[in-house]
Amino acid sequence: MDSSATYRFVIADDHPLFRGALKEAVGKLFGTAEVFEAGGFDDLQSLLEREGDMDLVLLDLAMPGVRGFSGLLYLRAQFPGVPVVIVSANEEPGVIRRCMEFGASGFLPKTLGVDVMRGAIRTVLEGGVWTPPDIDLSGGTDAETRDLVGRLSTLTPQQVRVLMMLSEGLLNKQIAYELKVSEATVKAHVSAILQKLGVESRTQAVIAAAKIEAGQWPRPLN
Amino acid sequence: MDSSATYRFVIADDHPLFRGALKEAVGKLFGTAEVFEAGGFDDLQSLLEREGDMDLVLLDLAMPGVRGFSGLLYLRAQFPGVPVVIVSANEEPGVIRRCMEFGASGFLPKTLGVDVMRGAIRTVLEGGVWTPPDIDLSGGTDAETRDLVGRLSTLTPQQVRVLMMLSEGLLNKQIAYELKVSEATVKAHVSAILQKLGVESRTQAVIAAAKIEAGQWPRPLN
DNA sequence: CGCCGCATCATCCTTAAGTCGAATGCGACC
DNA sequence: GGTCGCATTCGACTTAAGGATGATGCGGCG
Repeated sequence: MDSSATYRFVIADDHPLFRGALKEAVGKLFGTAEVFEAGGFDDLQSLLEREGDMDLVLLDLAMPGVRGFSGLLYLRAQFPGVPVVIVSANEEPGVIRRCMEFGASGFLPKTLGVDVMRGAIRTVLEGGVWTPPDIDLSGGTDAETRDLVGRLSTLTPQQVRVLMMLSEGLLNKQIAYELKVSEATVKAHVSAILQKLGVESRTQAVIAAAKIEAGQWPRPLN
Repeated sequence: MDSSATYRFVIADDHPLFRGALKEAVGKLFGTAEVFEAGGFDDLQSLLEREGDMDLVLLDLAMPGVRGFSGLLYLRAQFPGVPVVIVSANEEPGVIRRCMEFGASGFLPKTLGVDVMRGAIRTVLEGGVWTPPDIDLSGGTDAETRDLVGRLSTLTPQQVRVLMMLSEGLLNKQIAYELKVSEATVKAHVSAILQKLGVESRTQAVIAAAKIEAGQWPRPLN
C-alpha cells in the first residue's frame, strides 16, 4: 500500500450529523482516505493513542469534556506531530487568532462551503496553514492576555497536562497518581509552570489559566 | 433637621453622564435628599466608610475595580444594613436572578423610564424589593450553580473579603497584612470558607468562586 | 442577663506545596 | 561519536496550608 497516498483523518465533534457530513465531504477528497470519528474528547484521546500518527485532526472547539482552548492546547502538547484544524461555529477574529497562537494548523468556520473546506484541508495536508480570508488576525487582544498566551505556549506537553489538572483543583498527589509518576516529579513540573507563567503559586497559575479560557470575549454579562 | 425626611443616596457608576442623569432623576424625588457619587468601587467603599449609614446605594454591575457580582457580594457583606439596587445595561433574567440571590434590593435595567425608576426606588426605600415586571425569576440556573450561590451567601463579611483575596492568589500572610489581623485568623477564615463551600483546598475555592463570576452565561465562545 | 454568632488569636500537629540539586534519556547538531 | 539542550524524572529540604482545640471580646436578641 502506498502510504503517501493513504491519508488518515480524525473528525472530533459531538454532533453526529455534522460529523457525518464532514466525513462525506473530506472522505471524497482522496479515494483511499481513512476517516475516524470521535464524539467526545476522551474518544479522541484514546483514538490517537491507539492508532498512532494521524495526518489531520478536525476538532470542534465546543466538545464535551473540553472547555474552550484547553483541548487544543492539550492536543498540541500531547501529539505535537499531528496537525489540528479547528472547526467551530464561532468565527470571532479573537477566537480564531487564539487558536492559531495555540498551534492550530487551520480554522474552519462551520458556515463554510464544502468546496472551500476541501481546499483548506488540502492546504493543511500539504503542510500549510489555512485561515478564513478577510479576517484581521492582527491586534485586538490586550497586551496582558497576549503575553500570557505566549507564556502558555512555552509549556511542555507534560506541563500542560499538569496545568489542566491544577485547574481542576487536584492535589499534587492526585496528579502524580493520574500521570503515574512520583509526587516529586509533579512538584518539579508545577515549579516549572509557575516560572514560565510568571506566577508564585498554584492558585495564581489556575487564575491565569482561567483568564485565557473565559477572559476576554465581548463580555455578555453587562 | 427631620432625619426621617432626609434620605442619603450613593450613585456608583463609572459613567459620569449617566451618574448625573440618575442623580437628577432621583434627587427630585425628595426635596431634601442628599446624593453622593462614586466613579469607582474604591470611591464607593471609602464613601460608605466615611459617611456611615446610607439609605440606598445604586450600583452599576460593571464598575471599574469589580468583576461581576463580587462587588455586590462584597457590599452586602461589608455593609449589611445598606440596601443595594443594581443598575445595569444587562437585563438577562439569569443576571437579575443572581443579583437578587446575592441580596440586592432591586434591579433597574438602564433602559427603564425615569418614572418607573422613581417608583422602584420609592418601593425600595420603603423597605420593599423591586424587580422588572415580566421577568421570569424562577428556574434557569443549573442546580450546581444554584447550590454554590446558596453556599456563598452563607459567608460572613470577613469571609467574603478573604475569599476575594484568595481569588487574587494572595498568601495567607499577605491577606493577614491587608486585613490587619494575624495569619492564624486568616487560616480560621479560610477553613470556614472551605467548609461552607464544600471544597478541600484554597485552589478549589477560587475555582468555585470563578465559576459564579464567569461560568454559566449563554456561552458565547462557540 | 444569658446565649449565640462573629471575629480574633495562640499552639500544636499533619500534610501539601514549592525549591534545589541532580540523574537519566532522547533527539539535534557539529 | 560526542556533545549540547531539553524534557522528564526523582529525593531531600524548607515553607505554606490546613485541621483541632481552646480561649477572649463584642454585639444582638429572646
